[in-house]
Amino acid sequence: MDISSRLDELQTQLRDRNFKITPARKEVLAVFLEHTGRHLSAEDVHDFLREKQSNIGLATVYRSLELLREVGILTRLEFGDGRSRYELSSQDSASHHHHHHLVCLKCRKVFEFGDDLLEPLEADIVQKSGFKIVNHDLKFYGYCWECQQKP
Amino acid sequence: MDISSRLDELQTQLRDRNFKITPARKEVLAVFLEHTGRHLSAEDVHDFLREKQSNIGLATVYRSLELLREVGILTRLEFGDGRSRYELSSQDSASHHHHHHLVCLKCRKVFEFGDDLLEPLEADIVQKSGFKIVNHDLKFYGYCWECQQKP
DNA sequence: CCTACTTTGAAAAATAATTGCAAGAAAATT
DNA sequence: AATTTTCTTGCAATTATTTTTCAAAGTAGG
Repeated sequence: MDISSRLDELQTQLRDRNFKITPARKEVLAVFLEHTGRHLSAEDVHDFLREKQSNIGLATVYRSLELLREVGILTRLEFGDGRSRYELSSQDSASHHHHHHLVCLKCRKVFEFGDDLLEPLEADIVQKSGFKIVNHDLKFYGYCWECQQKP
Repeated sequence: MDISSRLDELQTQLRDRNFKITPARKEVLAVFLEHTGRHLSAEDVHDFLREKQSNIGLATVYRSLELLREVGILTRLEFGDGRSRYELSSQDSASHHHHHHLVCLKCRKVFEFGDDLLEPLEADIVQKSGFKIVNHDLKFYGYCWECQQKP
């Protein structure tokens, strides 16, 4: 998906909710579009912005990230390293094509893998518990190939 | 599983790793045994200890929790509410009988459900990526039955 | 352009977790 | 049993992350 259509999406989503479209919000989103596939913390985003001479404050980055998450453009991730990270939400939420994460306990790198196998499980849960599921989060912890080579 | 056998387990696990068995560590574990099924933060544990007149410092609680996690007695959980929580590890790690969590986005309560359906997925990942999996973490987010009744 | 409302930056505050260090306790050694 | 060594604890201070406050600036609709 290209940048301008994502910006259109942003525009629509924000207007629908009576939020303003501001340079800061656009620039934060742009950082993710320029680094697809990465899991960025607020600090990471702030650093990228400074590289681009954008003088956006860290507090605003935090606020923008939460807002972009609320409207569904970003997804928040917690890998247990003490800081929240964000990534672009999977574009095709309709098709339920999620991906999950493999977190290396040694080097803390995060790998991804696609998967559709959770749907039957969800159906089972709804039926048994009446819990209405809107999202899920699956992480595997272990050791990546590289770290397995070293002692 | 009863308390004394859990304490025995603690004793064994700690001694095997050259850690000392101390009152503080026993008491922290006891809190979990007295509140099975709950997901306690360091602060929660500290509060329970104070209720019991145990004068154990918060720093020690943090260190004990991490230690109990390292030896496998506790499991650390992250529900995205900003603080780490702990629970007793599922007793039968040999049988791979894990349970997962349903997090209500409205009342923030956490429900559990048992499951064995992730093993085939893990095997698949190992084969495809060479990633060595030692643990996983599956959470479903949504709305519990109670919160669905209210508007 | 004006007005009403929202957003921003900068600093301060809040929250969670970690660390340094002296004092205390446990196990190992005499 | 006393001594030595090593580990553990409590307290306070520190770090790290996120949130809040508030005056100033910006946004969108008339």
